[in-house]
This record gives sequence, C-alpha cells and structure tokens, in this order.
Amino acid sequence: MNVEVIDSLLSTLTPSQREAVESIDGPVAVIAGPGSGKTRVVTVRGAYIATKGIPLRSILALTFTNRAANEMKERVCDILDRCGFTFDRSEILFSTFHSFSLWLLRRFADRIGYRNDFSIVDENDQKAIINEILKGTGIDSKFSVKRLVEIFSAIRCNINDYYEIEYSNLPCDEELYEIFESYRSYLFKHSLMDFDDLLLNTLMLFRDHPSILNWVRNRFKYVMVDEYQDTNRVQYYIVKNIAEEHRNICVVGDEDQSIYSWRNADIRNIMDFEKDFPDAKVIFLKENFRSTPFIISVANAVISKNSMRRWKVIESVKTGGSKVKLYEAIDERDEARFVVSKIKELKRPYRDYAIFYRTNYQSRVFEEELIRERIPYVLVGAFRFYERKEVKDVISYVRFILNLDDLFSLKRIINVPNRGIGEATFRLIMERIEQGMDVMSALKSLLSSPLLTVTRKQGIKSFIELIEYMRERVNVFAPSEFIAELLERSGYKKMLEEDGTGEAYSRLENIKELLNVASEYDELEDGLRYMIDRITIATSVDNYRESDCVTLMTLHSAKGLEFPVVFIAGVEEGLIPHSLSEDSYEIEEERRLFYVGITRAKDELFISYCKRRSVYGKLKDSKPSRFIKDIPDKYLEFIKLEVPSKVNSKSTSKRDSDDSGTIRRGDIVEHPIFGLGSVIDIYGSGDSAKALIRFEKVGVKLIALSFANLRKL
DNA sequence: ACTGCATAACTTTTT
DNA sequence: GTTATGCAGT
Repeated sequence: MNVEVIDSLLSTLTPSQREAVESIDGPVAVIAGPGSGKTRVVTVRGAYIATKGIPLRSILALTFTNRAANEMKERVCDILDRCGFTFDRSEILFSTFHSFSLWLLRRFADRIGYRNDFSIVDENDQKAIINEILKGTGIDSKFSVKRLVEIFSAIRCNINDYYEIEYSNLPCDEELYEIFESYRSYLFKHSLMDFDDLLLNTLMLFRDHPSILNWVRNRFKYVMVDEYQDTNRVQYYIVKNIAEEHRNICVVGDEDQSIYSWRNADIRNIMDFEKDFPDAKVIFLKENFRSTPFIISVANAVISKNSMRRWKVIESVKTGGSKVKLYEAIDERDEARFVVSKIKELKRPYRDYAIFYRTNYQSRVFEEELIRERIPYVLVGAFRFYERKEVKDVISYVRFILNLDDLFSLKRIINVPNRGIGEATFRLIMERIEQGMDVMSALKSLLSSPLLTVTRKQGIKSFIELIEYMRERVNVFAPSEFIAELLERSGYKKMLEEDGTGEAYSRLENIKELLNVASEYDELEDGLRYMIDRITIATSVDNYRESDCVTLMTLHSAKGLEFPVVFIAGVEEGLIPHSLSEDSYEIEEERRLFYVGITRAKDELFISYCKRRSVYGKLKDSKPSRFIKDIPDKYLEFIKLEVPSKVNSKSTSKRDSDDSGTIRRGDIVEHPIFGLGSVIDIYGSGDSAKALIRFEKVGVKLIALSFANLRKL
C-alpha cells in the first residue's frame, strides 16, 4: 500500500476537512455548508478508514439516493486503487437506507412474521391499494387518497420511541384508524411492504431480535450517514441502534439544507446529535469553494433569519464576481423572456445555465420561450421510466409470478392483455381466496364453475398455464430471457404490436429498454428478484447533462448540484414561501429551499419575481417574496430589460450544432405541422425510436422519429 | 367492457 | 389552464 497517496490527498484538505477525515473513532458530526467539499470529505474518509487497517466490510455508508451511493463508492474505490490497496469492491456497503433495509429483510423478514420473498409497493401502488380498501369497505373518507398516503407515512415515520413502534401515533379518528389498519393488514396479508415498512420493519427486527442486531453492530463498526438532515425518525433509530455499541458514527449534513420535512425528514436528528452522543465532536465546514462572494453574502443574509439552526456563517473562498441581479417582471411571460434574453446575452455554453422554480407548472412558460428562441433544454425529474404503465405491467407480472400472494399485482395484470376476466370474474376469484383457497386453486376451481361462459374459462385457463409455465422457469431463465418469454407467452407483446397506435409503439420501445435493463442482471444469482427490487426502489437514470442544454428543474431537485449561472424564478409570496406553508416552521423550510437555490450558483445568480401571474388560468397580483427583503441592497443590482429582447432573435447561438442528425433529449426540432418543439424524452432507438416533444403551440406530443419529418435546428 | 364527457384538483417527490 | 378521474351511456 502506498501511504504517500493518501497523505498527499490529506494535505490538499483544509484543516477542518482534514479533521473530519481523520476523526474516525467516536461520534462525529460534520456540519457541511453548501459547496464545502462534503462529498470529498466523505469519500476520502471512507478510504482513510480502510488504510488504517479496518476491513472494508466493517464500513457502512448510508445515503438517500442510489446515485449518491454509487458515486461515493466509485470515488472511494478510486482512491484505494490509487493507493495500490488491494480490496474486493463487493465488500464495500455504500447504500441507501432503503436498500440496506431490504438487504437485511431479504434474509430475516421471516423473523418478524413476513415471508423473505415479500414484494415492495411504490407510491402509486399504495394509492391503488387504498382506493381498493375504500371501495371494499364503502368508507367515504374525508381525506383524498393522496392525503391518506401522506398521513399513513407520517404516522409510521414520526415515531418517538422505538420500543413502541406499533402503538405510538395512531390516529384518534376512528375512520382513519380503520383505513389505516385495513391498509396495514392488506400489505401484510399479501406479503407486501411499502417504503416506510422497509425501514420500520428493520427497526422491529432490531428490537425483537437482539442477536441480529448484535450481528449487524459487529459487522458494521464504522457507520457514516450522508445528508443526515434529511433522515426521518425511523432512520434515526436505525442508525442509532447500529452505532450505539461501537460508537464510530459520522453523520454529515447541514440543517440549513433540510428541505424534505414534508417527507417526514426530522431536523431534530441533526440538531440534537450532541445530545444523543454527548462525547460527539462537531466539525463545521464553513469554507465555500463554489460561489463568488456576493452570492455567499446573499445566502448568509437569507438563512440567518432562520431560528432553527446552529449559528454559522459560510465564507467564500473565491474572489471577484458580480452582485446578485434582481429583476421585476410584469408577468411570467416577461420573466421567461428576461431569462432567455440573459442566456443569449451571456453567450456561455448552454450547459452552464440552470433555471429553478418552486412548482413544476412554472416550467411551461420557460419551455415555450426557450423553444421560440431555439435554445435546447432539459427538464429534470419530469419523466420516470419505471412509472410508465407498460413497465409497471411487466413488473407486476414478475412480482405475481415470484409471489403468488401479491394479489395486488395479479389484479393489475390478470386481464392485460384482455382475457375476458373483468371486475365480476375477478371478484369470484377473490371470494374463493377469502374462503381459504390459494390463488392457483381458486383460478382452477373456476374452470369447472357453472357461473362462467366457455370463453371466460378459456381466458382463465391460458392465464393459469402461463403462470405455471413461467414459475417453473424462474430459476432456469436469465432475467432478460425470462421477461422476453413472458412478453411472448402472455400475448403482451402481440397486444401492443397489433394496436398499431403511436402510443403502443413507444410502449414496445420502453419494453425493449426494460429488457436491456434486465440483461444487466443476467449474470447474477437470483437476478430476477434482485432486478425487481432495484427497479422498485430506484428512480430514473439521470443522464441529463450529457448534451449542451439549459437545465430546468424545481428547487428541490437542485439540491446537491451546481451551475455557473443560476436563475431563480417566481420568487414571490405564494410561491416561495408557498401559500400552503403557514406556520413559522414551514416558512423556515421555504427559506432553506431558497437558500439551497442560491447556493447552487457558482458565478452568477439572477433572482426574478412577477407583479402579475396567472394561476390556474386566473390573473393574480403578486408581491415579491419576503425573503428578498432580507437581502441588503448592497449585494443586489436591480436590472431592467434594456432592449426589447427581440433584437437578434435569430440564433445568437454559437452552439456547435451536432450535424450527425441524431435527435437527442433537449434538441430543438421543427415539425412540418406542429412547428417548433423541444425534445423532452426519447424512447427506443433505431427506426422505431419515438420522441416526446413539447411544441411551442400545441403542447406535448409523441412522435415517431422515422415517420415524422423532423428538422433539427 | 369500452368511450366520452363532466368534474374536481392542483407544492415539493431522494426511496 | 391542464390533467386525471369518475360516472353514465352504448
């Protein structure tokens, strides 16, 4: 092992960064301001621990996104490689809370009464299940299904004492209680866990099985948690349980960047770290390597108005830069014109710019304006591959095949493609199951039932045969073969092929893409199961920065990113802070959200607000956000749109247009009928590729690239 | 079982 | 203003 490499790496760190890296024994909290090199500290620290002779498998790093986990793991491996350190990559466990819980529960769920091959339901599944319960019980709830999902999540995330997991926080409202209990028993009965269950059941496992907890404690003697300010109460107890004995815990976070309390993140976790671990060392990373001084001054001015925070001021390491620009727009159209004209004026590569807004609907006017000016852009977070209907259908098939108790998945796919098994027939099946039959027997019993016509029976028969055939092949076929076979045998593929509509076409493409994903699991043991798990707890791929595009996203999505030039739009009362935020606690979170936006900017920051804005089709007067008043004028430059922005409307863009003719995400294209549009997403490839395009005039359409005569601009 | 029209809803969204 | 949802009608 080459110690010099790690030594020279350490010498590039600031004293406080270095202290954070080198404090590996005992509890440590690293309060890492924006742009303070947090990721670097975490990764170097991981490698540093390993070079101190601690086995890699003793290190557990928990994050919130798969992206962060993978990125950090890569970087740690990289450092270790450079040190000439020999190690096995698979020994390193950098994972999200949810994957970690899943990893444990796949082994031990049976200890808490579950089956080890339970399935996982996502948020849409939760809604569907609750809907079913409401219909089944006839309860006409005063809460929307969406709200119920939130309430149930809050009930289970905000526990105060993990020895009373099941009993704390139950709803007093009788009706609510009934729906909640029905929901829980529905999941349990069908061997399903939602995202919250994964965490909560891990905690139960720890509580009820000290031997397992002990095993976990001794396996993971060094624990790191990233984005600690975003942990919820259950996650907090999980961490605490694991780290309590060896006490080598390092949490990294920044309460000023906590913006997910609406998802039950609890700021107390990071604020009270010293109370939980009285011998904790608290290290502040205050130097900011990202932004120019005016931006930092504005950020400090804004965040200093919050009371729920440790007192700290971030310091800019950079020099130079200009004041933060403030623009008062007439309405949102004017605001978009302003932003677009600035983008053209500054003449930077498009990838340098980001436009942030509070709510997704605000993106529209920016999109229209960017299309008009032929500026390529990408919308981040708008479309999710795994939430598409066809992908979910296939997953439901696999889930049911793997777990016959997963009647929820069964319901989704039993009549797709159409087998003549509608609502009524399905109810017959359910009745039989409720009488104690298992699914397959229930289905079979219907074949001899006088209640059904011959064609119905035929449909059921073919379904039974399909499932039995596929079940026999779960461990025979590789995941991609398995799914291909399933698509053929079920007639799903045929159904789409015969449909012939553009929509069906793009679905076929998505399914091909799913097969691609599946083939990545072909070599793995239990690959099919593993793949379904990963897909359910993963979100879409984020390759949005591959081409030279302006980036559009919500302030929430912006966390963790940085851009040379940032526009924050719609900084008005009612948007930031949002009108649904009422109490001071919520207002503080809104302020943090604004702070997160500000601190993404490296060189230039533009803040804008409108005097008028149309909300749901109605024009309303707007006032600048109270947060703007918190910024001293001396850091600001008030600007006006000098020239009517039409001047050089035609392409100031010195974008090296890519002549390959390939159409990619973000490209601006012209359609013979629909006119100018921007490519939001591409499905499939080759002749059958399809593009989702937002047109300036006619909205979003799905276009087959080989048929439509699109001209790339 | 599917189609079409009226009606409600609508902040953010790491897993 | 747009989009998803639900109910009535074929």
